[in-house]
Amino acid sequence: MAQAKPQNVKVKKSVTLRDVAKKADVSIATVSHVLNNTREVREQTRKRVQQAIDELSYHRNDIARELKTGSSGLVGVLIVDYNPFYTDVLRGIEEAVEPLGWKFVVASTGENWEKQKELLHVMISRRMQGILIAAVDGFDSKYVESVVPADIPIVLFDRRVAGSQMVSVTSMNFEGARQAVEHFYQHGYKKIGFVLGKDLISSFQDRKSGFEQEIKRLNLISRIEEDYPSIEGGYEAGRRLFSKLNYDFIPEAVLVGNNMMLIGFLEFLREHQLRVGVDVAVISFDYQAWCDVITPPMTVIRQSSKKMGVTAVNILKQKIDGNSPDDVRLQVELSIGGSCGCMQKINRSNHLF
Amino acid sequence: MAQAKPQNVKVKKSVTLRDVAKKADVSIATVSHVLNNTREVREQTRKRVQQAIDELSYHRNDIARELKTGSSGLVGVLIVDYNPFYTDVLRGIEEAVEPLGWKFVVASTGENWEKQKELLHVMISRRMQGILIAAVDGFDSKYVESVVPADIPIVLFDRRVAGSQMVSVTSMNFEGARQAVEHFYQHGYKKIGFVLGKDLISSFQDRKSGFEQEIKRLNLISRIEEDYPSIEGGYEAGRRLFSKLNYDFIPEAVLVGNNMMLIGFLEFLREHQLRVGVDVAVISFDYQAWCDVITPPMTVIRQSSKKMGVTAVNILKQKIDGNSPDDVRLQVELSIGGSCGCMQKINRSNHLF
DNA sequence: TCACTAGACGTAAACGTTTTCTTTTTTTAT
DNA sequence: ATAAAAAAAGAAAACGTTTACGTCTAGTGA
Repeated sequence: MAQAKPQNVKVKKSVTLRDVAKKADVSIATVSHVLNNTREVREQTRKRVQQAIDELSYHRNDIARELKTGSSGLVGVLIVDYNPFYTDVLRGIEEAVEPLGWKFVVASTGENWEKQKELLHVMISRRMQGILIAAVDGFDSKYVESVVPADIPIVLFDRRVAGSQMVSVTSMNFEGARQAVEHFYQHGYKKIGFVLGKDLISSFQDRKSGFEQEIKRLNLISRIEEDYPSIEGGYEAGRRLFSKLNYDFIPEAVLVGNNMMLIGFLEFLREHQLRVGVDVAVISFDYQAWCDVITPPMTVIRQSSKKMGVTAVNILKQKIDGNSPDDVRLQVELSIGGSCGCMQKINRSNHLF
Repeated sequence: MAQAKPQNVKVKKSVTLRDVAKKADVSIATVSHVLNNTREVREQTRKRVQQAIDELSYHRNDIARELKTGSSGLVGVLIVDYNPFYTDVLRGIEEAVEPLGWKFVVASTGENWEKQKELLHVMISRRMQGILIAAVDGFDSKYVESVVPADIPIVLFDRRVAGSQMVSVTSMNFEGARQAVEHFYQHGYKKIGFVLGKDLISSFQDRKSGFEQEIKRLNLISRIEEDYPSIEGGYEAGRRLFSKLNYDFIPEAVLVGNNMMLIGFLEFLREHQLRVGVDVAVISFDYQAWCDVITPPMTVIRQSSKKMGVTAVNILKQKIDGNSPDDVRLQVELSIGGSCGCMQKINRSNHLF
C-alpha cells in the first residue's frame, strides 16, 4: 500500500475566494454563490464580485471544491497503449462525456498488471466519478472488486474478464474471426494461418475460438502462431507460419489478430516477396486510415471503436444513476479491400481532376 | 468566467484517515505518518496501522492531500488531436514523468482556441504542477500569460507562438523542408509541389519558409496548396495540385506537410493511377510504422517525437526548479525509402525462413 | 406604529488531509 | 529510584471551498 511519494514542489499562494471577497467587500459565501449561480444576488453586488474576479484573475480551486462536494466530475480511463484503436475509443469517450459536463483523463498501462494496479489506485485516490478500464493480461478482478469503493463504478471495455461481476462493452470478436474464415473459404482457400497475440485477454481468445470453430465447421486446415501483439510479434509469428519446417502446411490465407501485428506481418511478407492478395490472402483485425491507401487495400474486420467509447460512457452513466446495465457486444464489419484476394476494384474515374 | 457546472453526483462516504485511526487506536497524525514515512513510528504500532489500512482497504484521498499540500504531482498535457505524432510525444512524456514520481493527464483541443482556453482553465483550476501545450491556431499568448498563475509553469511543444515569452520545444521544421527540396533537386526534379496544412501554426509556417527558401536558392518551380491538415484536406490539396487548369505546372515531386494529409494525398494518387516514386516522387513529414510496409516505402522527414515529450518534461522540471531554460529545436532526419524516387532496395534474403 | 415577511447577505462548520507544536511514554544515566 | 533525555504519539490548526443557518434590512398590511 506504500504509495510513491511524489516529488512535490511547494507552490506559492494563489488568489482565493477570500481575496475576491475582500476586494469586492462581501463575504466568501456571496462570491461562491455568484460563481455557481446558486442563490439570488443583487445585480449591483454581482457586478462588483465579477469585477474583482476579473481583476485578480481568480480561478476556482477545483481541488478544494471536490474535497467539499465529494465528486470530481472526472472520468478516469485506463488504456493499454496509445495505439490507433484506443485513440479512436478515446474520441468516442470525449464525445460522450462532453454533454454530461464531465471531463476525462487517460493513462496507459502497457499490458502490465502491476502498472495497471498502480494507476487504478491513482484513479481511486483522485476520486473519479467512474473508471473505464481495458483490462490487461493478469487482471485480478477479485482484487479490483475488493479494492474499489462501492461508490466508484467501473466499466470494462475492449476486454471482458472471466468470472467478474463487472459490466463490459466489447466487440463481437468471435463473430469477426468466424466471418473472416468464411470469407477465405468462399475464395476457395483451404489452408488458413492465424497470427495472433499471445496475451490472455478476452479479445484474442474470442478471436481464436471463432477462428477455430469455423475452421472445424468448414473442414479446413489451419495453423495458429501466437506472439507478442506488436510489430515485432507480427513479424515473428509470420516467420514461423511460413517456416520451411512445416512441410505439410503453407498457408494460402492468413488472418492477423490486430493492427500492430499487421504491420510486422506485412513487413515479413515484403521482405520475402510474398505478394499480398496474390501469393497469400490477408485479412486483419482493426481498420486504420492507411489500410485504404496501400496496394492492394486491406480487407479488415472493422470494430466500432468510437462507438465503443460512447457506449462505455453511457454504461457508466447508467451505473452512476443506480441502474444495472448489461454487457454490450458491438457489431463488427468485414470491410472488403483487395488483400483477401477479392478483385481489386481500381477506381478508374475519368472526370476532370 | 462562468464555468460549466458539472452534473455532479453525490458520493457516499468512504473510508478516511479517521476510520483507520480509530480501528488502530492511534491518532490520525500517526496514521498519516505511517502512510508517508514521515516520522519514526514504533514497529508495533506501524503494524497495527497497516493492518487497519488493509482491513478497511483504505485509500488516501489525494484530493484532500493536494488541497493541504498545494501541489498535485500532476502534469497537464494539451494536445491537438490523438494522432500518431502526438501519441508518440505522449510516450515520451510518460517516460520522463515517471522517474519524477509525477503522473500526467491528457486532453485534446481539436485545433480550437475556445476549447483550448476551456481546457486550460480546467488544468489551472486543478492546480497542475505544470502544463504542456501544443498551441492551436488562434492561440492568444497575451491572454494565457495574463490568466495563468505565476506558479504554474507552461511549456509549449510542437508549435512556437510568435511574440510570446513562453519557452518551447519544437522540431527543426524549416531545415526538414529544406532538406526535402534539396533531395528532390538531387534527383533532378524541377517542379515541386507542397501539400500543406492551412492553420497558422509555427510548424507549418516554418516548413513553408524552409521550402520556399530552398526552392528559390536552387531556382526551382513550385506550387503550394494549403488545406485542412486532415485526410480530406490532403486529398483536396492534391486534387488542386494536379488540376488540369494548371497548364504550366504539373509537379514531378510533392512534399506533404503531415501524416494525416499524407493519407489523403496517397488516396488521391491511387485513385488517379499516379504511381508513387514513378509518376510522382513523394516525401512526407512524420514517420509512422506503416510507412515501411507500403510499396514503395515512404521517404519521410522524421521528427524525434518521443524525444520531444521527454524534452518538454525536462524543460518543465527546470522551470519548476526556478531556472529559465531556453527554447529547444530538435533535429529532424530525412529517412530515405523509395517514394522519393530513390532506388528501391528490395531485401532479397535467401536464408531459411 | 408594529409585527411580519421576503430578500440579500454573512457566519461558521464541514470535507480529509498534512504538519507544527505539545504532551506522554520510554529509555538512559546516575 | 529518579531526573533528564530521547522517542513516540496526540491535538489542533490550517488548505479553499460549499452550504445549512442566522442575521439584518426594507417593504407590507393592519
